Amino acid sequence: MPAARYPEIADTLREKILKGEYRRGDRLPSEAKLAALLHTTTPTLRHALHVLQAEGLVHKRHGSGNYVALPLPRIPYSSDRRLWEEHPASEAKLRIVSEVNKVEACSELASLMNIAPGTQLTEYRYLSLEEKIPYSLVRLYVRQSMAKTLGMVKMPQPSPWGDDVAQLYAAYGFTIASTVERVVARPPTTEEGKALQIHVTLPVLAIQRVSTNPSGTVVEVANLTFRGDRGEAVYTTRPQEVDNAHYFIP
Amino acid sequence: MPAARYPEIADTLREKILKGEYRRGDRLPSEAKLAALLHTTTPTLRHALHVLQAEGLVHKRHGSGNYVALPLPRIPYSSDRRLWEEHPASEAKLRIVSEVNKVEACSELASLMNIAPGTQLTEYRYLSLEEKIPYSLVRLYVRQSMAKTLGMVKMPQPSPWGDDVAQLYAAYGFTIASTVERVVARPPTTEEGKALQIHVTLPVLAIQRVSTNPSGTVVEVANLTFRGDRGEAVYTTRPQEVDNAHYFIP
DNA sequence: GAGTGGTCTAGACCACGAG
DNA sequence: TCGTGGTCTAGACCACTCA
Repeated sequence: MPAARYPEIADTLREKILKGEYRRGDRLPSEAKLAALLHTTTPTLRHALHVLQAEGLVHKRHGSGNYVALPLPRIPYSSDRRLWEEHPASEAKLRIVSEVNKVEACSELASLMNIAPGTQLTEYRYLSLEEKIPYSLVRLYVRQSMAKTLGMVKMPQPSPWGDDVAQLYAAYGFTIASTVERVVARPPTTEEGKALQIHVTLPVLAIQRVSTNPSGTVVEVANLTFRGDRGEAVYTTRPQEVDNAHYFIP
Repeated sequence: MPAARYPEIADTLREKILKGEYRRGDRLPSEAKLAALLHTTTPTLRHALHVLQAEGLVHKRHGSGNYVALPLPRIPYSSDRRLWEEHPASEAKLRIVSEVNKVEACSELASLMNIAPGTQLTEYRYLSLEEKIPYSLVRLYVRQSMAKTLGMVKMPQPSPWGDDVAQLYAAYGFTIASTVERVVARPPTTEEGKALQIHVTLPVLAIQRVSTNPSGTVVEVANLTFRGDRGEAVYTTRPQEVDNAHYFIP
């Protein structure tokens, strides 16, 4: 095959950006001009731009241009609320668009919550943006009975991760015994891609959070989706949970 | 622009695979033939195949063909060893290739471990494969003094995640006070791409695990990298860590 | 309406895998 | 040695953005 040129083209552009030749917020030359400049054609150049986009160095705007977006710091997510509060600065810039819907449980949700498919659920939906660039899409599902108890409350300080709702549980006497989070890296669904403004080939960090009450009933399922270039999940583990007893010591 | 055809082409192929028209392990027709069959051209067909690859439905082998690889179950990673042991079946199939090297600390490692860049470290490297398909690449770094104490021990039951080494610490009296894990979704580096046999545009789940002893010294840094279609990280959180006291209750 | 990015077609050449 | 996938060039058309 022809030697792959897009990596070196990506390297060239990356260097120019990091050197400051193109600066944060600048619009890059059009793809046609850049391609001519670097002695290649648009598909190849686009391949290189794609790599830089995944790194968070380039932000594409259809019809407008490609912009330098020096890698913004990742905004950490943590289910440990105290950790989150150590980063108020990053949170302050986030604009949150929220929405409440009634939806029918899909088969996956139904099996997780141990209910019949099609059962009506209340969906809380949060889209967080930083300076017009989407950061996360959060969808949170609870039983309608619980949603009615909670009411459709406007939170004084909505969280980009929907844990304002989770915190309400305790206040209303719904205690949560355990929370299990499954974290994967995958391409976005069509819906997620549109909301987060990313292409199918860019990764998202997806967390499925399942909260259970002391009697073993699932009270909440949350799907948290982060743009791969902006999101990060942080977990701290306690050493006393580790069991070494049965290890072979040579 | 021309209406995007690759999504529907991907849908068509996905349906055929899930219906069983192409079965697990089967080789798909060559890209040229498939393109003709679906009335498109190779670049477009390849775009569709790429989507299916990210979903774990297709496994590409350069020079050989595209193979149906019905989505294998994700193998969960957890820093909680007990959780890991509940999935011995998935672990049993894994073949682990390990390696021990001496390396110089890069600037990132140096700042994490609070040592001078270039300091010699011992690198434990693990590549896990399931039936020739790579699953994870783990690189684990400890100070040489510690490595000498531990010795270059062949573990009776090596873990695909390098925590066999971590467990040795306790046995030798190195206690670990806390472990912080940062999880991101990103494209692979060139090195990771080769080891995991994936293209730059496919996502990996990357975990950086930093373990600290009671006096605050970082004793281990581990980089865990999973193929996006195979890896999964699971965390369970304890409710008592959550602090609700200062919440506003409307 | 002019310019920009997103996608598609068509054809070529080369690297890898398997017999 | 042959078939396969991986990459590149060249040119076209359409959708989006913004003045």
